[in-house]
Amino acid sequence: MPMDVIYLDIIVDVPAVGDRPFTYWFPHPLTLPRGAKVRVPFGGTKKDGFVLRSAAETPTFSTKPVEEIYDLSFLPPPELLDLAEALGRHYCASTASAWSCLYPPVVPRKSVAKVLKEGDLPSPLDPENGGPEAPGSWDSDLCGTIDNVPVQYYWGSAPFRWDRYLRLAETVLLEGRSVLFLCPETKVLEGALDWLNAKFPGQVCAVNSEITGLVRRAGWLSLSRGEMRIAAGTRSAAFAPIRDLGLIVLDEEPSDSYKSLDWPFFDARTVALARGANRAAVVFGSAYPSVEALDHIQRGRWSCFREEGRVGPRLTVIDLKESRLGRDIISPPLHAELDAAFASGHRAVLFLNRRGDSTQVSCRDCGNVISCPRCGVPMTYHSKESQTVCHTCGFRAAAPEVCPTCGGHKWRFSGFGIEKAQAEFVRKFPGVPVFRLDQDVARSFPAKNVLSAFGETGPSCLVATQLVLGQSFLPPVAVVGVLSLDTALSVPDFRASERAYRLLSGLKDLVHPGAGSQGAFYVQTRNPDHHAVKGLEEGDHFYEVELQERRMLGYPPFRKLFMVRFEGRNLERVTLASSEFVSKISGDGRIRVLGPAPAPKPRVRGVHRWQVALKGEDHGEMVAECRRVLKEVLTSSAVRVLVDVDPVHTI
DNA sequence: AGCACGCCGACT
DNA sequence: GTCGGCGTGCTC
Repeated sequence: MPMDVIYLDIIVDVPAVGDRPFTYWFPHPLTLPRGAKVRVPFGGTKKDGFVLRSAAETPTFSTKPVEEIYDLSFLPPPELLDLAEALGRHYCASTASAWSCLYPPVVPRKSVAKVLKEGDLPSPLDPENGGPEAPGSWDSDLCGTIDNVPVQYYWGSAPFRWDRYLRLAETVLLEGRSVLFLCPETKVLEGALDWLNAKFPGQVCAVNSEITGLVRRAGWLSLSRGEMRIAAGTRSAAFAPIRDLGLIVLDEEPSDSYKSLDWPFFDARTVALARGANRAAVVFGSAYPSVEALDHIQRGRWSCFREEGRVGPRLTVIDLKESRLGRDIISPPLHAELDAAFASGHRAVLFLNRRGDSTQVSCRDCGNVISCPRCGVPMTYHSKESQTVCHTCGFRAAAPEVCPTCGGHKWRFSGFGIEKAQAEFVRKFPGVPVFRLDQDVARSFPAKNVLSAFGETGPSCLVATQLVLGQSFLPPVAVVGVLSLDTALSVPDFRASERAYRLLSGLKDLVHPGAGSQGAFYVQTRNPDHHAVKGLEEGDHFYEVELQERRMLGYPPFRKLFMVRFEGRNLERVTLASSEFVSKISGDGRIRVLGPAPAPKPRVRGVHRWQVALKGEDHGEMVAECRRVLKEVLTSSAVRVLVDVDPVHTI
């Protein structure tokens, strides 16, 4: 150990240790700033860590050295460190995992020796030079803060929204402040960059996980110095270190992509609101707001600017329960509509939200359903390759000839997927060209190519899954038919209805027959009275019914929802931990407990998953209660716990 | 999370 | 007698 040594308290991103700091020595009279990302030896391996502070006193135990330092030009400004710390508490996560969200994915690092030799260690941070924004102030109850952020909501089509966004941005830029645009996915971001670059050429910095290395570094630095004033990116850009942030625009507000898929499950909408509490205006927008957003609007907390609706296509709902109509995949009325459309030279889209041929393959003798050996979920049959495919984990296997349980060899193919729908179309409309767009096709041909082929063909049909939404090259279409809505409605998730409504509305908006014709939208379903269907005609009817149901069942926005997942290889330990957790949650009846129950995917690659849902009124109380009980329950590292606060992906 | 340490079953 | 299973506990 060298003579000149200081000690640093460092937090590591290791689930089991939480926020407990570890002390390391650092060979220099200068110090590393709070939030600096380092690499340290930790229990036989090396781990990433973050400097919390310099140690209060010389440790009495033996210490190890800080080994490497990540490029300090990516050091987040103090107010972002504060923000992430508050978000970490809000999400029941460690500060280290929260701070790791502030750094871009690939940051170069150097050994401490090399950094010292090159002398590019900054002097201790001058408070004057502390960072871009004013120091943050986020109290421990982040909910209290973000619920009071005055959001402006733009409810309408993309051209309507972007017209307003760009005008707002212009005003903010004139005040010498910066603007952040957030989009749910890279594909949508590309469209947004087109709008932005047309209006502000050369002034827009794209922050995207695909942009790495020197380009990323240059953009990052120019945003934090205030040289670049406009940033646009996806979820991870919510933490971009922008100087003098004056406006955050988050487009397509209801998109699930804003919620992080993994620990600590941050939601870019929450991050945007929290940053907005610190002087930046927050603007959300979409064509069909989320139920939560609508609640804010109705209560007058958010102001709403709504576009005049255009006249939509003629709507026909086909009740598949009427056996007269339900036997075929394409019902007689839809068949007639398609005939008429093709005869008058138009195109059609048939939508089905399911890949493959049949949902299930089962033995006619013993009823054994072919299920995934890894996940236990029924597998889907794909006729082209004669394979069964697990749509949960992607496992593929040749379709069995002989039943592994009883030796039978007769199979029942039940349910139908998009390939079967395509086959029926070909049978019913010989001579009408048909194209298919789903993940299986998109693997070999870009969606753009499929759509341009569709557009270059005269009267023709596109059989498509969800992939057809948000495509910018879809040619004019006179008829859109939803072959079945029922899988969308039977998903075991409290947001299933909302997603179905948004899906239907998006599909309805695909109908653009061109001059003179109104176009037609068909929905085939066994649930014709469902509010996701009725809402298509009666406007706000969907939100009314949905809010009423959410209130009765105690779901957001009326109650906070936490999903606590217990994972481990030993099933007994997993179930034991989860039931122990349930028995110890108290909250004096203010916290309702559901479960424990097997998670929707009860077993993934040998790891068993059980879950407990918590519904409560006070976010802070729920976090505290989770923390307290988990500390008591988690005695062994054989069970891992993930707390998903405000869950979005429950499947 | 990793990794080491420690205590019970079938094998060169 | 050992090799190796995984349950338990610790990491500055």
